[in-house]
Amino acid sequence: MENDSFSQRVIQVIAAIPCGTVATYGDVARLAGSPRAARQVGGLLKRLPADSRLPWHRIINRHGQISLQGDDLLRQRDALEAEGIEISDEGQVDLARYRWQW
DNA sequence: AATCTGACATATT
DNA sequence: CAATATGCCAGAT
Repeated sequence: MENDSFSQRVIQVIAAIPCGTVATYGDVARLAGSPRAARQVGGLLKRLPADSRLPWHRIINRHGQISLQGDDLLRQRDALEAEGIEISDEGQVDLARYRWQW
């Protein structure tokens, strides 16, 4: 299935994102060793098992916005706010402030 | 093996 | 500043 090294690395990276911070798809892809595989990160998360216990909600796009829609969007937003991350009325996160630094 | 798809990013218009 | 086009790379069919 998706037991490839790429998938594993992406999972490791996401698992390492600290509570209260966020990272962009591009960040995760870069840290996973494939700087241009940002789309794959989303592709993986989408088909991730519901019980993976991965902080997938800390992954947003480079505009600081959640790329999901509908129900999932609301859930991710709530999860982020629950960690103390503020989101503007337009659904934007202040990346300069919450982006994971390493 | 070939083609299509997409929870993105960057450059260009 | 917003909209569009193109590149990207791993999965799915």
